Amino acid sequence: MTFSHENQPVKTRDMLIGALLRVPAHAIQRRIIEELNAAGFKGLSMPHMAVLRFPSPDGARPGVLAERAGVSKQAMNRLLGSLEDLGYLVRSDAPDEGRARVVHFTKRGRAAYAKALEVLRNIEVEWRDELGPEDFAKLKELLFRVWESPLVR
Amino acid sequence: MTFSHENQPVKTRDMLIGALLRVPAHAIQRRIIEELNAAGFKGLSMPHMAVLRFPSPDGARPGVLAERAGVSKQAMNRLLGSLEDLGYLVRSDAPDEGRARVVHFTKRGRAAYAKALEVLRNIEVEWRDELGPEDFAKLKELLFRVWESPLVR
DNA sequence: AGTTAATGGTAAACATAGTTTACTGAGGAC
DNA sequence: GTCCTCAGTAAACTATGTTTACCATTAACT
Repeated sequence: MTFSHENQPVKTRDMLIGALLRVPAHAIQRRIIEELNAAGFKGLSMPHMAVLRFPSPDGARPGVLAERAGVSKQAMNRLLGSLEDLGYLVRSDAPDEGRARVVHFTKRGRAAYAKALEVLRNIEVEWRDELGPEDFAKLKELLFRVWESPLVR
Repeated sequence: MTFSHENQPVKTRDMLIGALLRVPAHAIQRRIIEELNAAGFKGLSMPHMAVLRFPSPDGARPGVLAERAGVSKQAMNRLLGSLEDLGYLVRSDAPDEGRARVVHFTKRGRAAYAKALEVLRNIEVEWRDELGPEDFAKLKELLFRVWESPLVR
């Protein structure tokens, strides 16, 4: 099977795993943002997705979120400040440790996160329709095995 | 099969396709940058990957690269300027059309791109070893079917 | 030809995002 | 107590990206 890209026929063997993962991953991100904005969750943009993603940031420490996202604590803090200004979350002092802070969703933030999950589930339905149930399940299983492995650490 | 994430056991069914694609895609990007820098291709960072990726930018117009990457022509032009300063490519006037420009790799740029492909192929070998040849081929085939489909357009 | 409109690329102003460096305050080791 | 580490923050700086505006070339139309 081939498809045409700028007049160069491209076959499966030419595609490397990098592009095969990157393109759909980005498409999904963009679509989530789009649909969130369309659903009235204004102000959310790509960088915010470093917070609003799996696993839920609710109850987490800023530093942990920074590490997960692969950015500095300062950068994450500004992102959190932006999301706080937009009304999606609040940072409060951790109950157990005086120097620590904890992130919690506001009602609006929880609703936005739920909407993002809903969009993702819709995307999964579309993929299942396209690939067929068995192949879609197989795809997720294979990706999960990669996730579990030391490959992505 | 489960794994532990911040003391919460997580099963396959909990993982949505967004995270399953995003995490390895990012890991691959970061590793390519790391290994390029380690191999002496200094100055390359994440944003540059919007140019140094499949398909090769060699011979392409700046505007086309901008559209591929999903950024404005101006943003792409600055990225290209940065890569030109670093010695990886040159922009010259298109031979056929006076207003147009064309991007071409320098020798160093071509070497960097080749190195990136080499890293990707090494990653594929690792994944093949982890999943087994059949399952790895199956994974690529499924991702390619997604790529071909209207899902990611 | 001459005028107008569309296109590829560029420049400048502005806003956002990220890193590095440096600081504050709490916790723990001794 | 003192020393050291750790979580978070702040400020300066860099870069990245968008919007707005412009130039030059090409195409379209009369």
